[in-house]
Amino acid sequence: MSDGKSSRTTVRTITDLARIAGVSPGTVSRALAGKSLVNTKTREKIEAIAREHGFRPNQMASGLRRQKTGVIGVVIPLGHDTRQQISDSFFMTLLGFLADELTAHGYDLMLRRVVPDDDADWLDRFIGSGMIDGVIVIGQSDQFERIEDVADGYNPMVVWGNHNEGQRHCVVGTDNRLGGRLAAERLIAAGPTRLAFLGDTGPMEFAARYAGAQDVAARMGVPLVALPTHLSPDRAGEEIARHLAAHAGAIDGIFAATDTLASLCLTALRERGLAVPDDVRLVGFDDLPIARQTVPPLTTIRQDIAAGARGLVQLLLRRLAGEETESLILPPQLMIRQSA
Amino acid sequence: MSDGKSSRTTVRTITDLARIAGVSPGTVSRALAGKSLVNTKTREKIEAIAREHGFRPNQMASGLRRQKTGVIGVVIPLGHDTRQQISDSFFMTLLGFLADELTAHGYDLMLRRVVPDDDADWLDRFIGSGMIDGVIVIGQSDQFERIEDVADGYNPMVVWGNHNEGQRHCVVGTDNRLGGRLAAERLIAAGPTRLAFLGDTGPMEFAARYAGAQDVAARMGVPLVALPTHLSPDRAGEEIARHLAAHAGAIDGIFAATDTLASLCLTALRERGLAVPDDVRLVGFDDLPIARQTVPPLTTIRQDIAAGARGLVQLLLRRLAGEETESLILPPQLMIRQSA
DNA sequence: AGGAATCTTGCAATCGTTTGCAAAAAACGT
DNA sequence: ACGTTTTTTGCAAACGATTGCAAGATTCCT
Repeated sequence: MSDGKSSRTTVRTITDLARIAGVSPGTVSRALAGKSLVNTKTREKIEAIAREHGFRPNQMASGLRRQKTGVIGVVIPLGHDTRQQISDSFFMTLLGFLADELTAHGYDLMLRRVVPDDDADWLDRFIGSGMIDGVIVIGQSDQFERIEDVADGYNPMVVWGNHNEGQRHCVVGTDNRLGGRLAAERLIAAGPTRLAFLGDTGPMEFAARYAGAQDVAARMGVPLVALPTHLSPDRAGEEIARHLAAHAGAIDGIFAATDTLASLCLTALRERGLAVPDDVRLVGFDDLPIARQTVPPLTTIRQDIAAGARGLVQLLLRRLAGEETESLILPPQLMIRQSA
Repeated sequence: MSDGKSSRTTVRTITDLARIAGVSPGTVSRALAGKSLVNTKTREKIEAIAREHGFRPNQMASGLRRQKTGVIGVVIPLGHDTRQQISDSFFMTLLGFLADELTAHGYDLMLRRVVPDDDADWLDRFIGSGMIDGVIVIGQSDQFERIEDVADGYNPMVVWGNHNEGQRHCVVGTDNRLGGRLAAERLIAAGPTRLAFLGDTGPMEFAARYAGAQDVAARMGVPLVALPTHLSPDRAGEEIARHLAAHAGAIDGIFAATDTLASLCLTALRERGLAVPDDVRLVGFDDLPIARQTVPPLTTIRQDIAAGARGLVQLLLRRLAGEETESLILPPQLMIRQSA
């Protein structure tokens, strides 16, 4: 019969198809939408023609009319360290899971990376574009307030990040403070008496991890210094080396804000001739695949990224349905390997 | 004056705005589009009102009318190893660069992950949706033919992958065969006399890498065996261990299809008590960030991912402008570190 | 001052689907 | 065979922006 390419008459619109089938456009629309209001026989005929000509209804037109697009926006604000984050292993992994999860629910994913400093209303712009039904913000970065503002007037938004007392936007994220506590406890239990936190304490997730570690350090009477670094591997590498040089011998336990930093730190320690875990103990955060492959393998605080993605999508769907939702705080988990 | 929130009258449409400004919708449209046809004074007034009410024209409606969406589709076909690729470090890094590059040119990015086995016309569906102006396919996977078919009738498409003699679709990618040669040459020059290729030889990129290595091995009279593995770290780890056990002592040079595999291989070698590079030499492929952090750091074949992303976008833009374009083959580069 | 040339604007059709409403057709009951 | 229900269909008005065309305002020139 049809070889799938016999489109002698190009059929681009529902109207073209209607003409061929000898019915009205309305009927075609209903048939293709699978609504029950159309006679089975007619529907089959229409479907056959559609298949033969490889016709698909225009999503733009449909979206315009129905006032919904079937697209979820995913936006990554690059506040602190402009360049780094988009290729950051953690965000990318989360993005992968999000893509899967959204697809599974019939949504498309529109990805946007923005630099809030250059573009103050990055979020309103995305939302107001009319292209997306809802938005997932990956990382609060330094945009907490802006997100809060938007949340007041726009419901279908869920944010990956840290939960703060009394905040108004719906967030999904790991309990970073608890994670920080677990890390510090693990370190201290193993002996170290002079701790350091490695990483930027600006972004709230990291600040919370640091605060968690401080909770424990203070309780146990162990000093904890913060060693600020950028997050991008290129710059962080030497920053870490410099920190290590500056505190030579004065630190025997390090809690790195991410596994990426931990891995760099491992390299830097090796270069200084310090053995892990014997001379210095090290705990990471995230439990990225890389954590299992370092030498020695990293003891780290695991974030369940897949669960996070599922949570984000599920909450967003419920919000799209008009529901109000609570935030979702995921428990971190201490993964004991060999670095601490 | 306006605090940016005083939207007493909600202005969602260009018509609302027109009413407030006391002009016709057409004029508003022209003013906002920055067309020269509107009086400066009127334009400024309109812009002011728009700003005050945070108005943005609906992209769907605009897209429908103008027959272009400002969105580029990026699709990742998961042919071989369904689960793995979306979170694969290489693809994700490429995706990050693509997002940057597209944004820089004013386009949005719509991401779709598809499983061709479940959905034969994944590509036509995406293209036919009317949501995207053009498409970038990341990886040919096992869909070479389907892509060729589509390329005949659809111009604004560029593919990341391997270039095959006489193919009809426009592709951007590294010269994998040359990369394979470089790897094998490096290995052989250092002494090894019994080589292995580690990785799946099914996907064409990998097949080409293997073929390149074979070119050299054959020329030099050195044996080269293929050790097939899956690409996902979870499965590959033990597969590699098994291969190593099976060929104990019979291999002294390994060319891994990707850095990820190389890194796993490093771990497996260590577990068997084999020293790199003394007992076994190892070369990877990609030059992912991880390559610099393994112990020892990986000698590898570098793909310039940023240049790839730039190339993909540039070619696509030219195709969108109606031009026909040639494929772009990027040169791989041998990065000498310590594993070989 | 009168007419030509140039700017600005409004009108209304259009992009391709969806959907409320009402007409037409079919099925049913007595 | 005729009046009622119930199914199927077509009509036409949206959705919100863009744009060719022509009319209305200005400006400019002699």
